[in-house]
Amino acid sequence: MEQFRVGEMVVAPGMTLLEEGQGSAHLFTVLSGLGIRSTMLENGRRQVINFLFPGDFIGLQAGLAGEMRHSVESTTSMVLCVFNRADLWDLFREQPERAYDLTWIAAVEEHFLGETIASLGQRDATERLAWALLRIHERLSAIGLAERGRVPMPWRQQDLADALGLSLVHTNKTIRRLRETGHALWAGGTLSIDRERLAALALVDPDRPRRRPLI
Amino acid sequence: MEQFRVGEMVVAPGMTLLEEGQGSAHLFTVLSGLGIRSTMLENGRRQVINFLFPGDFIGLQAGLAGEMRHSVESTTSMVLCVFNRADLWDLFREQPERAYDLTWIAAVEEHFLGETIASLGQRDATERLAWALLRIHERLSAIGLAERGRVPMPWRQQDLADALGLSLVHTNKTIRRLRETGHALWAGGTLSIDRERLAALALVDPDRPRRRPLI
DNA sequence: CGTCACCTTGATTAGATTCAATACAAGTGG
DNA sequence: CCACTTGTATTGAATCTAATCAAGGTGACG
Repeated sequence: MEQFRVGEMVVAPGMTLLEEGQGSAHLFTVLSGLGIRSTMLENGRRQVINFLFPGDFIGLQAGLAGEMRHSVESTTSMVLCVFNRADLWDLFREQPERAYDLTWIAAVEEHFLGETIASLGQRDATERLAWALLRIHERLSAIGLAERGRVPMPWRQQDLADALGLSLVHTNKTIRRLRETGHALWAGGTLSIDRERLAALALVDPDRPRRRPLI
Repeated sequence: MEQFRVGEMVVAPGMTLLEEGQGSAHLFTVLSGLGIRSTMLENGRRQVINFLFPGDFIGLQAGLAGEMRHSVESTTSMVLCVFNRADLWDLFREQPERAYDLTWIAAVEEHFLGETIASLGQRDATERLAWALLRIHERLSAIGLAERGRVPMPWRQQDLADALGLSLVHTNKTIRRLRETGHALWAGGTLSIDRERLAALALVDPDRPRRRPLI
């Protein structure tokens, strides 16, 4: 992968890396830090499409040559590995294994978006929150960011609300209930969960691990 | 692509091509006909992830080697081109252009799922229906299935409802309103729309054409 | 002519939004 | 060092959208 790497990029929290509607000559992978990928509707409402974790690939969704249809912003400070979009074709010709991995990543991403669609379409507020917190916790645990069951949770309630299609107020009240019932404790930028019970609430099979490839 | 083609498959309407939870040794492209890709939640509710049109690629989302996490069924009779999943690696090694196209397709798919997420999260029932009907109409028009503005629309209201996260009843009432206001006429398996006004209702920019690649 | 699949419609209820305040902590400038 | 702004979290009350419940209606088909 080395020869396609343009460089490394360090960004401060709260920065916009990619702007909806802009073209971008670069692709990125997240080396560290957490972020958000989102779009705006014409009416100004924001939808968070997914949260970004170390290992995620950014920019492919624009179409392999196209213009961004979503924004990417950093939540914490992030370190990104930068690739040249124009070199992608060379990658496919010269390193089929890497190209294969890339496609794998896109396919897995697509699968996860499908799960998100199922959540937004079929789960109620409590189930959605349970599902999201579980998912985030598992993802962060998988990359080794858990300490005694507690993972960093730097996003705002508003971000969760925008990701799940709920209002901020309702999100807040639902989180409170999850806290009171001991399903999930999210405070001070940190999250810990009662995995079994949260999975039951979220209508998720807790035994099926969600593997993720790395590039 | 010829050398990777295993064969052609013709299926009757209403058949299940791929079952959630089953492994599949094959990948498909839709040559003709329309279908549905969906999942079930643990509580038995169905989510339609997307509708399938000629040109769509099926099976990549399972992960390049994995087990199906969704079902695929035919709505009309369909003709599919069948590929061997095991040959995929050869494709990447021997035909980088084709591999590139494949990745492109996955990326575009992913982009469209992102749009769906935005709809489920941020649009109300009327907007969602408008958006869905517009999208279906444009897609079918793009592949030349429109006749004097009318396209085939073989899905049931229940399918639309499951795709948009709405109840059948509410979907029905909303469609009626769209019909009464002249935004969209869907009857007898055929759909015609007032494109401009429907796009306005759907909060979509009507001038941005949605290109799709073909393999 | 009865059954089945799908569409349609009215009445009622529940879940989520919106509105409106309050609380609290971290900065910032005078 | 304190008043003041700013961003985020919290909570109660009022309202509304969409779900659920419960019947019909229609057309195809054996």
